Amino acid sequence: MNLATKTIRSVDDLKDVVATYERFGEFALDVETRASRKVRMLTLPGDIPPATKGTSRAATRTVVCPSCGREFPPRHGRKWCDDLCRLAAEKDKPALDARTNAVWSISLAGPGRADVIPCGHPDPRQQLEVDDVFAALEPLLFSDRRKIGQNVSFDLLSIAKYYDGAIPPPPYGDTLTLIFLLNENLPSYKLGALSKRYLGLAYADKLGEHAYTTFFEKAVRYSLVDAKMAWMLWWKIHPKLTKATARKLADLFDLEMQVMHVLMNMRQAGAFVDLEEFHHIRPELERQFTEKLAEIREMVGACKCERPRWVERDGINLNSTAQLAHYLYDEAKLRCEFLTEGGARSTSAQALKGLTKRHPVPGMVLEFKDLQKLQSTYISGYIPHIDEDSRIRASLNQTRAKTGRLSCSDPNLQNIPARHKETFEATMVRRLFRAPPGKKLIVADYSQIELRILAHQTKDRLLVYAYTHNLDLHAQTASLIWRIPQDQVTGEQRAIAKNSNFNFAFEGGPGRVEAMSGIPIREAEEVYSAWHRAYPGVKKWGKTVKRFCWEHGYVETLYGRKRRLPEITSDDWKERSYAERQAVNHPIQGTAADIAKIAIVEVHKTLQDFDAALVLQVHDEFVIEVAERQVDEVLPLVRTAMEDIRLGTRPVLDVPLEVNISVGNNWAECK
DNA sequence: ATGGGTAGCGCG
DNA sequence: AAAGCGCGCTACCCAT
Repeated sequence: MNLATKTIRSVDDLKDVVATYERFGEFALDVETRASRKVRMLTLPGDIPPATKGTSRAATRTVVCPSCGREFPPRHGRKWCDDLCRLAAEKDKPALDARTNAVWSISLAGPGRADVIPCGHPDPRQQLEVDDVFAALEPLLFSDRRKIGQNVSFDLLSIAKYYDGAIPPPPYGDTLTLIFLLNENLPSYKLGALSKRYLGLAYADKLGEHAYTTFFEKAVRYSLVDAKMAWMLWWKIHPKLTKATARKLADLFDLEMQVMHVLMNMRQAGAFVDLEEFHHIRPELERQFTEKLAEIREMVGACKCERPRWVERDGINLNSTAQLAHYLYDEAKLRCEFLTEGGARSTSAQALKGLTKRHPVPGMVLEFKDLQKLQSTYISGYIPHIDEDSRIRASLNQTRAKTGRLSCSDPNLQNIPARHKETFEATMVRRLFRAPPGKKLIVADYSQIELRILAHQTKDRLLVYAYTHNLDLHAQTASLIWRIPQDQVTGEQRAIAKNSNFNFAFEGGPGRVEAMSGIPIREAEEVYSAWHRAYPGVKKWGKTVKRFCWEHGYVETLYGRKRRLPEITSDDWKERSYAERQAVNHPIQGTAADIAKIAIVEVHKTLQDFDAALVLQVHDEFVIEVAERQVDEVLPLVRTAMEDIRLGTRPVLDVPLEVNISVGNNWAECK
């Protein structure tokens, strides 16, 4: 395919372009952007020390921190005034922040042509003004024409700034999501790799973020090529979905595009947090774990290890598995019970826990690690992501998890501590995710969705029975394992049964239940066989799924989302077994993901009539921000949106979906 | 200095 | 015989 290309430099040319593309039902687009701000301001409002501009002689002895703007005494080799500012500089990528970046070029591609509109490249030659360009493009972008692009949500969000935050409306055609749906195992989803694979066109996409600083002609060509490639990819690949055999995939793709729209809105809104508390907790935790560290170092003392590098100065580094293992197993002569995958002596929490009875240090190390983890990952790690309006705008990614789940990054808000720790309140971070003034948080989560899907998929009589009769499945399991009436089940038995349900359902073995419940392996083995006697449909279904995968090379969810597993036929036992467990897992986890995606679209639609917005998605859980006065009205609508999920015209599962909903002022409160 | 691999760990 | 899957992030460590 050879496309006529043009560089647009005048208002007349721009008018021509708009008139031309208005004749098309769909077009591809790509924007090039640059950073328009420095890294995020890290200090609290009102906490910013006045940057004394050379008024005192101190100015000659201080340097300005590039992150926060504060002056600080220069220390050898230090660019930033403290760790937080260093983190901010490392994490923050202003050019890729669609909310603040500046567009300096936009390119379009359609049937037989491609055009590029430079509008802010530093080259001195004639260019249009970016505001004029977007004013002219408005009828095109805000029409029902399909907007196509590679990772087009980034482009659309970058564009939205120029329309007061209004996102160009659907329909969308994201080539990244399209290709991921058709093949989730590619080594790279960059445009260069995809065009080589699907179009046989090799082109260098190494320019990346440097496009802005490179020569005009090259930069413009680069900008143009991306739109062109996206257009060609779309036309090469999308027709595959229109075949009658691809009906399910076509529906899934439509769903993904609707989800993309929701995610763009969520990203714009962000999650409100208590910035002041973040800054309050950080030094407090730091104090606690440095204290603990000093205590431990006191006891560990200097070590006669042959690597003096880490002994001489500060004593043992507890974050180093090598040093910790050396101390525990060589110096303190403790018996090593666990090995790592790589064969090294393990210093995992599990291993340390087993040593606490014999030695005081492992327990202290555990406490130290808990505090340090909380501080580094969830406090210091999050602060550089907080915007000036006290909101965190993480990325929710649609093309990472091969089962179809969403993933979350920069920062990951899907792994915030939720469970209690013995020594301290680990849910403190959740408490920092708050409802802004005048609003409440609603948390709605599916109850045991994966086990319900298991019941549906396996058709196991007693699993289905438990859910259709709204029984306590874990108690039922305990009653079946130990052959006792349900009202005689102890709390401990129920806990073991619960672990069994989650483990054995996905090809888990007795070893895991042994580890989690702390019961002897012999007992765990008995529980294992009793569980499978109680629910014979599970193993039977597992065998069927594995055979299907072996014959077809893939497995799929109820909605037809495929997972290709070529290793299923491997001769290597380890590889093959892994693939088999993945095969059994995918129809469960993947179907849950499909349901969650349908739900997120429905919930988002529902909230449009209210002063409410989705804030977070954690797989089977939605966090929603809603005006206080509307809470009572919204609650039942959210429940219906989530519970009434259909496949075609019928409810998706043979068993009901159940949703728990709670309301509160912060996330920790809702449970 | 920067990148990849490993260990470890948070969540569902 | 032995067996959970799916993510992302921090820190360390060694190589380039």
